[in-house]
Amino acid sequence: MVATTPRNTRQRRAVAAILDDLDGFASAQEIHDILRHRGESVGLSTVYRNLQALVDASEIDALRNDDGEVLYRQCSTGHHHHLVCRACGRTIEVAGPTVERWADGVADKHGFVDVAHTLEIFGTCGACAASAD
Amino acid sequence: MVATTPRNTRQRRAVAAILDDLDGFASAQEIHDILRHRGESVGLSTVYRNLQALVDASEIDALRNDDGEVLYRQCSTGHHHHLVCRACGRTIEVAGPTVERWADGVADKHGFVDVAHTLEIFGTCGACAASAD
DNA sequence: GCCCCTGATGACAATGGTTCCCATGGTTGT
DNA sequence: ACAACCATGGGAACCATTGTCATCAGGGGC
Ligand SMILES: [Zn+2]
Ligand SMILES: [Zn+2]
Ligand SMILES: [Zn+2]
Ligand SMILES: [Zn+2]
Repeated sequence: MVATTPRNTRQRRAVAAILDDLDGFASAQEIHDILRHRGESVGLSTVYRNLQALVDASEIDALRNDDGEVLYRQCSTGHHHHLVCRACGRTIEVAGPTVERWADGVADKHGFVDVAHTLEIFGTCGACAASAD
Repeated sequence: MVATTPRNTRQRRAVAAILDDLDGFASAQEIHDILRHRGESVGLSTVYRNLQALVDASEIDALRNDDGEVLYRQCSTGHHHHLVCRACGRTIEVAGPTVERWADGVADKHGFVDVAHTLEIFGTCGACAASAD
């Protein structure tokens, strides 16, 4: 169970570069398309693998939209939640210390262990709302 | 745009009965299996359709687990969230007025409109934790 | 109760995101 | 440069969910 260092491949660098450039959340397929259009084509399987590896290493965040697609984003470190635009993916990280304590307290009160929570706020950002008139 | 009353079919009654009996969240496929074992077999498509109709009518709640499956449950009315056991589905409804205000405030402050939020707490209930020793 | 219209059903196909498989290629330590 | 051996990618497989459409049955009108 020794932690193996992942290899520094062109594909791994390309995926990381996209995540670095992108501002908001994006799906694996969107990232795959962006790579294709940049001429740095990477196999879809490889995109998925590298994204999963980054999630496992806690280097990026993942969440599911209403359609069940998984979206990825390079976030700041530490526990936080997101305010996400459904149209363009623009994201604002939010911290809610009160919510954290409340969630843990609720679970504890009812004898639940190994507790985690999901909390995301979805909406339409000002720019997308303006362009939708 | 007149609201049409759904027909009172055996299948619709059977699905509703299961939801009435079940305590926690369950997937469409689980409900389909339960119906089969009860001898009240209902087509899988029909299970999905009726569940979707009940969700649209706000008569049941739906949420996604970590695996991306949609789970359904007959809940009390009004806006609330859930503390759900990952192993057995046992569910406790929780209300967090503070969280509601906080989420709306965050979205408003950043100019987001058409806002909704998801908040679920997942864990292992006492019973399941005890039987896993 | 009987008919008829129309919505509901169900077996199967199709969809779509994601994962699996495995032969090939590229990376890294020596 | 060499030789492991991990990573890649193209396609198949997976699996929850949705679509299709011929057939069925609820229930309003009689
Ligand atoms: Zn936007
Ligand atoms: Zn949190
Ligand atoms: Zn449990
Ligand atoms: Zn809420």
